[in-house]
Amino acid sequence: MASRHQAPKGTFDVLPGDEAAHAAVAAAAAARFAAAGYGRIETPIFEDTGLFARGVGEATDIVRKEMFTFEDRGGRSVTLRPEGTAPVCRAYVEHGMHRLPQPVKLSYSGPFFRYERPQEGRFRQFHQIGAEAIGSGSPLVDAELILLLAGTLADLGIDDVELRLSSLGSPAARARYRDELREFLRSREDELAPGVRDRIDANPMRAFDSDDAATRAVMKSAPRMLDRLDGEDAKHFAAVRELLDDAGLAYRLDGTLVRGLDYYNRTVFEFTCDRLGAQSGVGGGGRYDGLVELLGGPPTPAIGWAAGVERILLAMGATPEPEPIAVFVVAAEDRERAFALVRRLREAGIAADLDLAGRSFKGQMKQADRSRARHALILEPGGTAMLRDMTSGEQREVDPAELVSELGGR
RNA sequence: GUGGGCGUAGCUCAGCUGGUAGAGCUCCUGGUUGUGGUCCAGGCGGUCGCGGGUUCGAGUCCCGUCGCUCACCCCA
Repeated sequence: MASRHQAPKGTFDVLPGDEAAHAAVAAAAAARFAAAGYGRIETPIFEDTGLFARGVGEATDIVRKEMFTFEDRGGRSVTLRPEGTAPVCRAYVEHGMHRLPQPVKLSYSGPFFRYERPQEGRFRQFHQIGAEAIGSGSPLVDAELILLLAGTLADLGIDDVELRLSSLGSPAARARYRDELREFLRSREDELAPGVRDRIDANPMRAFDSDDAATRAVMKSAPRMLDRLDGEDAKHFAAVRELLDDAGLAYRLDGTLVRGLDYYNRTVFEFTCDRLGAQSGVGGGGRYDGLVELLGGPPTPAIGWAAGVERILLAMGATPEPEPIAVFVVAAEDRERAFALVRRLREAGIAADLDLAGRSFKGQMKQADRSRARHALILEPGGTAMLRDMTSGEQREVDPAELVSELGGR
């Protein structure tokens, strides 16, 4: 092995061949964000550790074991951001955005960090796109955001995702329900699979996902969150569903849907794709009406989602190729002339390239081919030039001085 | 954090019961004294992940370690 250094565990380089695909995801999302009035926000890559401990929830796996946390030289504890919602809400509060017309609609894309064992579709540094609408409790916003993510995935040609939809109700109703579920599980404890039994306290919702036959039988009669929604919560959820139905977006009601962060209430959703291996979640989110207040702002309803760029890429399968260049200039001897010509072409906005490695004439033609140039321009000793179409092989004499207009430059 | 699989050339891999490193692709050059994609030839390229052990001798066996990978947990 020649190189002694390699990218840190769970990280990766996005090489030029893959960059076009990454850019396509960002561009598709950006177009949807712009069309829906979501302004782009950039927050720091790292934040005060306390922001995540409080905003994401002390009890979550993210905070308990997945944060990249370190001390800076001033003795402050900082953490590489594991998710985007808490930082965006921090910014909302810090800049007094509650004084702006509500809701404030924000979008972002960039790297995030979680200290986990990597596997397919899961990394320590990964990329997310996301959107948050802060300051409105209307079900219209819930529907708008869900459709925003659905539309982005559709634009990227992903058609085999499933939308799972649920409501957690109010924090109080959710807590009541979890207690009820725990009680139910304990009453049937001896019928449950060991793994499920061990998690009655930590994660009772997980019991719904078990593939153990006896456990599944028990869960058939387990209480359902969706049956426990009280008046306003039920009304809100019904309104969201109606809006999605009206938009023609299919979804599966799934009262067992769990999201990993503490702050969710009411609407939660997730897009999954079962071709992705164990990490089937492409993106998801939900309402978090208490978070802004928790972070020191006024009581403010809000909702948002995030989607993993690497998982979207997995779901996309075929990925976009980089743009080809217009012309590759080939010259056996007069490299300065070729360089000057390429310089003029580039100034005119035409993508042009030339050999920079001292290749033979044949080698330059090979390079022209590999560079996926549409044309090769072959400079001849007498000052004349041949323009060769690299697909058809046809070529004709051209005046190098006329090349800019010949190739449609500005 | 737990468990399985795997680390040989830039890439994909071969290397039988241990006998001092191979192929294909890529790259460069030439055949074609100025015309790419096919073909042919030559060339460049390897501390066999790392460390230790067994052995006359280790890519091959043993131990450790690091890394990658898949799964669990959980999640984007």
